[in-house]
Amino acid sequence: MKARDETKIGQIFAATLQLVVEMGIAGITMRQIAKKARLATGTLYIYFRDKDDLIHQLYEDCRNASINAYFKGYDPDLPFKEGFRIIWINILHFRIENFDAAVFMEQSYHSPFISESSKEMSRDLLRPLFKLMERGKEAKVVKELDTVLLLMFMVGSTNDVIKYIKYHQRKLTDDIIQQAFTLCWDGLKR
Amino acid sequence: MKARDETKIGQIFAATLQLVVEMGIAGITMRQIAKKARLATGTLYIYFRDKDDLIHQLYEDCRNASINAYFKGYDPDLPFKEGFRIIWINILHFRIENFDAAVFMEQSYHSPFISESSKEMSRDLLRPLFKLMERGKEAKVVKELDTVLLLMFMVGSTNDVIKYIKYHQRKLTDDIIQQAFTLCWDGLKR
DNA sequence: TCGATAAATGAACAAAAGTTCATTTAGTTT
DNA sequence: AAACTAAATGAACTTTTGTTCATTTATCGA
Repeated sequence: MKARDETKIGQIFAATLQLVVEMGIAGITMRQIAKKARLATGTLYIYFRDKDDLIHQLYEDCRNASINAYFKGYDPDLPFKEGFRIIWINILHFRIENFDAAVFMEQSYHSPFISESSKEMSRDLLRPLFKLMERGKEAKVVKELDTVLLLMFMVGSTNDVIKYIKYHQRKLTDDIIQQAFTLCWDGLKR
Repeated sequence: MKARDETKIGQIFAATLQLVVEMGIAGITMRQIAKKARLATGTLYIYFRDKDDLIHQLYEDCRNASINAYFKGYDPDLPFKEGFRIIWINILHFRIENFDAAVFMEQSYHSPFISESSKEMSRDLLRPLFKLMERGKEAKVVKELDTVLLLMFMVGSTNDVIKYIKYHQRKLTDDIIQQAFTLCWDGLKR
């Protein structure tokens, strides 16, 4: 018998993400996804129960991929600032290289597709970052403010760079990374 | 003859914004908008050519309202930091009090509704902020980096506070405003 | 090589959403 | 107060989109 082609899921995901960046989550249809993935519309229903299921699985996929990427190369034994820099740059790189996924996840947050529980899970996955920031506070190198506020500021500052690069046609040079990191760091540090 | 009730446009806009926050721009239908605004669906077509027109006009309305609010009480003769603080807090307040509008504008950016030219116009409306930041650089109080990057960082830092407040059920106290402003200011200052 | 089985297809069907329009309602004018 | 006109209505119509299914195609095991 014929085996299922598991690479197709990747094709479908990639096509969907591209469409979301082009049209927003409002504009995507099953037909368009199929067309962009070079498949028949019916084929989508072999791999996904329905549109809802497709979007959901894509969301989970994006979330997991990003969390994995964030902590790559991080060693809790490094001095705080070094560890912090590694993670900050990981986040930045991942979200620029997976810009489509980043836009999709942002759009998903306010959408009928993603449930409250999925959002809850996303928050849970910020927990390792939470610990990192607490460490910075204990070591007296980071301001004594609410950890969540500090985290929002940290993650948000990568957002700003991404918008800067993508919407103003700038190149992501080491210089810019360094500059943007300094903006964030000087804000957080005591 | 019967006069057009111009307050209805406000009703329709408010209903649409509420729906966007609840369902995302993906989930809104003309029927739902009408229902939430306590109107018949047909009435929407008296005030707007079609759905596209409705979304467009709402976008313009939100954009204009925000730009107006940003510079309220700003006086170019004030010392830079004072002027900067006024505008930063204006942005923050406006976007929290008009959270629906802020979500809508963010979602609109990647959507089939908003054209390239509308986005271009939005960028133009950042121009006054651009001048402000250049002033800060000339006065040697702000870091010598690309003005657009600095602006993204400034506006983005209000974003972070908004997410903090709205998604983590915090109250917007003067304390938090002060803390968040310091995060941003310490990042930017030389 | 052949038969079996599931993937793949896309036209057809069903459901949902956008839009229209004949009719009713409510101000305005004379 | 009556005539007039445009707003308001919501059921009906049209278009778009999600989903199914009979048919074809490709792969695997015997």
